[in-house]
Amino acid sequence: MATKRSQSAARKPRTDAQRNRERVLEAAKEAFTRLGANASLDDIAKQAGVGPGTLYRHFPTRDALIEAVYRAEVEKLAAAARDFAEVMPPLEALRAWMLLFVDHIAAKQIIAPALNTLVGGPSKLYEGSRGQIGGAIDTLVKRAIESGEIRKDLDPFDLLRALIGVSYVASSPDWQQSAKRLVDILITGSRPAK
Amino acid sequence: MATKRSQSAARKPRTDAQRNRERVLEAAKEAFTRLGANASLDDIAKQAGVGPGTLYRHFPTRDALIEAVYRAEVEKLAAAARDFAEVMPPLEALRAWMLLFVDHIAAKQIIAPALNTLVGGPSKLYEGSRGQIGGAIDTLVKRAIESGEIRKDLDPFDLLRALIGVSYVASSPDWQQSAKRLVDILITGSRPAK
DNA sequence: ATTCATGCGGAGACTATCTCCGTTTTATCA
DNA sequence: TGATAAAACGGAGATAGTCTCCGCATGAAT
Repeated sequence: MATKRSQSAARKPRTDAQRNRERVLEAAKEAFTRLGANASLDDIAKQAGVGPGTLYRHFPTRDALIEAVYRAEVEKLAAAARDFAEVMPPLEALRAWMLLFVDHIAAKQIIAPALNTLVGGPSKLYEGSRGQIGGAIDTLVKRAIESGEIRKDLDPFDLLRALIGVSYVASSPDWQQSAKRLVDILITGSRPAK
Repeated sequence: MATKRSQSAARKPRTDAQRNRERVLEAAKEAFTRLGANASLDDIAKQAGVGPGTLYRHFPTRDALIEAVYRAEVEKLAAAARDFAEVMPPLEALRAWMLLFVDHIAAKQIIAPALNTLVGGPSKLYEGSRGQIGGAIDTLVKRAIESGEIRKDLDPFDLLRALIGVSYVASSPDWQQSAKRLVDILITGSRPAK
């Protein structure tokens, strides 16, 4: 008896709760895509077919919801860095990754506040906890520094901050082309002095 | 009689209204500095010693208030560009101006949404109405292009967008140094290819 | 089938934005 | 100086969104 109780201490999550959580995430993704990061949370709950209390129970704050909605995209970007590092020369890997970042923002596959929650909050920056995206660019830049293609004193986080910054002004038809030109400027400006 | 009436068609603004408007602007500047761009407008009205209706009458939207509060700072930055252009070589003038921009943000003499209202809105970008700040960087970059110090294909607005972007992530103790390093990267990356 | 813990919905508390109307105040003129 | 008319006022309350909490419902485990 005692053995059985300790084995079943971790009770299986209820299937309705898991289903509701997924429905909220889907509704939120659609709402953020269409209306931006400030879409009404009550409206999202309605679209998901759940009550407001249910939404808040699963995601206590707007930031928590945003983070959850975009976690998969963040992981994709982080994984892409590893993939690029395996098949491309260091500088080209860094460039390709930064351009992929821009494409994700243009396609609204990720939005500025989702990046902010990962890297922009004062406590996170201050503590040096840089999350997966921070780790991704760190690795790519370090690799390019070692290959001699990027100046030794470049702080990868400076580049990341520039990228996240431009995601906040992603509000015009020509934004994507402008952001890609900026990636080129940043890469060129990060080369070693001759 | 008819002559006198046509001369007095434009009635002088009331002194109490002008005074109240100034009080709202002062209270708003202080609140935005202390609490950020989302400070409560009702609280700002209270601090100014006016009713909520009065605040909205003078400034119908939060953006309108922000624009009015920071108009003088925007004009200062625009004027600084002209001043720098008169006393410095083209590339150094551009660099100095971008660093001044960073200093203004660090000192909270201007805030991201104030810049957004001037240059970030889709209609404004789309229409090519670029405001005073846009004009300022336009002039500085064009001058540096003519002197051969900046690549001919650089769009000044790409640099401006990068600057405004980093103003959105101005939330950590080391932000200012990071932004200054970024200015260096942007300038270096904008040089002509050799 | 029963038990118990998890999870639910949504009314209503709370807060900020914003409107609007009766009242007050100021500029102008005679 | 007093009268007039327009400008400007204040703030109660309408509106909308965030968020809580409690009685009820549901699902996992036995």
